[in-house]
Amino acid sequence: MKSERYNAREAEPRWQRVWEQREIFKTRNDDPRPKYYVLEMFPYPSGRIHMGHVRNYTMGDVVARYMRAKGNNVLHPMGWDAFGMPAENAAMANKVHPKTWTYENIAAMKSQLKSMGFSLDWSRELATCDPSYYRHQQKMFLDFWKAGLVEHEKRKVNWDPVDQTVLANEQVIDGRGWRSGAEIEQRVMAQWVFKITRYSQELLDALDKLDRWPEKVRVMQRNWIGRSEGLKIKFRLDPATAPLQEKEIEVYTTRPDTLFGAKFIALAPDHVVALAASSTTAKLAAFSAQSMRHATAQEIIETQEKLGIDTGIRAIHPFDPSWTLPVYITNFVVMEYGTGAIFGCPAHDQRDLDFANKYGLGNTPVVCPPGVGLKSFVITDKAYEDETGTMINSRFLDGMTVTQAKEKVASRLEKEIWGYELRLPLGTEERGATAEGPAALVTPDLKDAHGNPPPPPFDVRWEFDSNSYQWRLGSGHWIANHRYFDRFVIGRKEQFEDRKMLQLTQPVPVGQRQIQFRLRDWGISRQRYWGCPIPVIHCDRHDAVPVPEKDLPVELPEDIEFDRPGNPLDRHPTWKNVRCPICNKPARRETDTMDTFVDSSWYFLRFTAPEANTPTDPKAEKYWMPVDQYIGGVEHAILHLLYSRFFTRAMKATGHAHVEEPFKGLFTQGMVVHETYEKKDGTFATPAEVRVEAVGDKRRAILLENGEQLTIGPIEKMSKSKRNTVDPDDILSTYGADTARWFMLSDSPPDRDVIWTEEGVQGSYRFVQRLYRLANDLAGLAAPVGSPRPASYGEPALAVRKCAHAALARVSEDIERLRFNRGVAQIYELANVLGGAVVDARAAKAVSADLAAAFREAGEILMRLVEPMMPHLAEECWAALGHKKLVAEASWPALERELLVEDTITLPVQVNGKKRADVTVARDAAYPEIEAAVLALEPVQRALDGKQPKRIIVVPQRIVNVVA
RNA sequence: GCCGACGUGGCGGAACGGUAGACGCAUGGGGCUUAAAACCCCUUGGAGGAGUAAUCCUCCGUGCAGGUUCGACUCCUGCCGUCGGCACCA
Repeated sequence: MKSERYNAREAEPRWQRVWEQREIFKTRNDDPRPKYYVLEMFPYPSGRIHMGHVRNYTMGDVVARYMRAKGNNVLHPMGWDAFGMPAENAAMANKVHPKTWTYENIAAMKSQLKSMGFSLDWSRELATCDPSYYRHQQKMFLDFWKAGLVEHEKRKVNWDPVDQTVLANEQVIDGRGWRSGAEIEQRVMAQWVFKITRYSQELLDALDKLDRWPEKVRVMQRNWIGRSEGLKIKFRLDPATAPLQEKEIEVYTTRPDTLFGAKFIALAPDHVVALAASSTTAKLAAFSAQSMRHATAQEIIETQEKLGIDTGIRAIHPFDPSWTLPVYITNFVVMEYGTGAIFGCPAHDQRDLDFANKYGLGNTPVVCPPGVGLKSFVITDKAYEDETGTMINSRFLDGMTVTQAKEKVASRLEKEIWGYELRLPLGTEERGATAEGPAALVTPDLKDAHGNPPPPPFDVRWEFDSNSYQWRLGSGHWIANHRYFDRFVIGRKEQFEDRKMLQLTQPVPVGQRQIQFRLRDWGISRQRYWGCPIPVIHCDRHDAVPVPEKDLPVELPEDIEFDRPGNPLDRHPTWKNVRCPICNKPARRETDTMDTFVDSSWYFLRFTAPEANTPTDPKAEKYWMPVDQYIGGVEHAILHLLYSRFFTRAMKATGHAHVEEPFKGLFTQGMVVHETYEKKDGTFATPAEVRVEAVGDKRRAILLENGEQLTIGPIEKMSKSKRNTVDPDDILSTYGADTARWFMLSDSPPDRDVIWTEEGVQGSYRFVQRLYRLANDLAGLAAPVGSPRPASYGEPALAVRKCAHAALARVSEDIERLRFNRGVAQIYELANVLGGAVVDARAAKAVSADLAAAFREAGEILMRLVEPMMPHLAEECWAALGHKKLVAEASWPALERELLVEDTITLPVQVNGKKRADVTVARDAAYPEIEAAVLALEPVQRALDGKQPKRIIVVPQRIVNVVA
């Protein structure tokens, strides 16, 4: 019997070498077994792994090893999300080339990951910064472009002044850059965008089918896509008050039922009509300018003050030509949502009420909750939203429910025809992007002698100025472009010079039902060096031209300087000078690179065939996709996961994938948190510099170097600023990988935060040692490997087997449901029972053949259960039990379910719902038998206190309840 | 403001509507040891009670107030609190 301690530092690398030599984690694409694809979110190569990685990859590894043991062909790859800002920051700070820095980091982290013993197929390793990866991304960009899923447009963008780059809306958090934390400015720039909004509805609908995703993530995505159903309503403007050529304002509302409660029209500062009005009035211009500057600025959102200015324009109510509403330019309506204009109904919207109160615009309630008088009506009343409210003060809507009124207003306004929609004739688009072209409106004053609108077609002049990105109206006025660049002035053909013409096609109703999404298209242009080059050449004659496929990849130049902020690619002396692929005249290469979220939107597809010379290999992709279990942090619930869902759809549309949804199962794990240690001077000490000791029931933290007593602060996410990080390398060298893995899986449910404590780690380490001793003890008592099964088992042997199989059943289920903390508890129980059995057997001084066989079986089950979680220790113990083969290659034990069924069962007995006793009966005992046994129990008699039981409820296999 | 999750011992947490507190950590006590570490055993929700003792009994306990049920940590309604997400979204 061996009694030395398990030496993880020696054993772990030894087993890792064995696994590597035998290539047991290498996965083939032509394996006949069922496939299982488990993936953890790949890391950014920052230089060192952190505890979050350890937790994430441990969970994935448990699943991978379990699934392998269950007979699946498991794909469990690893790669590097290797483009991004930190490499450039390092380049600027340390004069290292981003490539050098990145690949050095990858090498360091790879060796760290290997020392954790993860069962990864390293032969499929990929790095997104490698041309062999990003060339395929460039190819797909071109394919998407061909398919109309990419556009180049001038856009109002979020500009990060520190990183000197554009950010997507998703990357702006509370008005600040997600990485730099700098306050974001609004700029207009040419941007490459992915048309994710094409899939708004589909991305939303498909969420319902993702039943193995956390509800939380689905809700977050639903909100982000932000679908709302409403009505677009056109308000005519009183010509006496409106600027020249502005005839109408279109608003978007989800509450058309409140139309008779309208008191004003509110415009975004950059709305066309607001701009037209501002162009003539200095006061308005000043207000608009100021509001626009603050469009997303922090202080406005925080102060919430609703400001506005009366334009003097009056809008005519769609149901009453004699009723006019004042038109305000405001700071609380944004151009980016709806039509950039709303009608304000103060009685039923808090914002509108604030605004109306401030400017004295009045207030008429139009929805009345049931049984409540008009006077006591408040806007927060729930009846306002649902069927229980009744319309009042609303003419023909009076008495209807809210729902009925919405429908009534929509159907009436839909029938009211006001003009004609105009469509661009095909082929006249300025940049050839869309087939439909923009729509426009005929002004209502174009009528014939009988008051009817004249028949189509009408011709209208329009003109696009690509420098200012504005539209010139036929009248000579300019309007700024925004999403509503479909407004044009209508005139007679002969009034215009020979210019492109618009054609009148369809009558336009006053009201139009509209489904509105909050989701924006995904701007991917970044003014950075360390990213995937966008494969485009700008030619003066041919505009943006795709780089011919034979010229892919467009590789990043390596001779690059980082002495100034901004885009180094743009400053490179030669790289951007190329010839136009069409006319061969000098042209400019696109110097923007792609958002790194593009890189991570398809790496899981590339893993299925990382050597393919097309982005994906159809056969491999079809075999492996979708990912069966994806595991990562909840911080990617929106960005990465939504982009990936879009990208996979776009890849399907362009023939690179056959699935729409990339991730069948998703699991979001919690963070690793640690308490903080604050010094007297307000700085923090890291856990490695601190000794924590228990004094009675209190704990106190001492700084090792000088004995200073520290304040134990709140438990927070491990971060550099709070210095509460624990380096995985330290844990590894002190305790070993298995201890770290085990601790990560114990205690906390995997979706919640886990508190890293020294005591907890030591507890895990003790268990590692205990298991090792137990295995050696069992090895001394158990029958040899492969010995025959005894004909029958005696009582102690049976008890051992029952316990082992019970643990097997529970741990299997817990791993499948990713409830690792429960699985851990089950393994503890099994180890405890086996430990007790070993002690008993020693005391008895003799081990019968059947017990020896049971020990063998239970020991093997125990180690097989431990292997996914602590693979090195399991191998060591497996070998100690006498095995020559690897436990990692052993299949999952077969469960003998009949062992879990008892002949007699012990039922708890309740009297009036309170537990009073236990009763042991035969498993299939009849009710009367059980009832008699229960009533005979002394504690039951006592609890009944002479009363007759009214009823006895027997729940089979569960419980007995006596009701008195 | 809107949406969502959560609330159980000293702590992390268990508990298909069926014995609340599995398992771990931490306490306290004991054993082994010259001693320490390691290891092993026992103890621990609260209050009260019976017994020489092993042990046993009673009551109260899952954020608060109700409800459904033979029976509620679990389901329903309304509050309170904590955390997370979104946010002038019309």
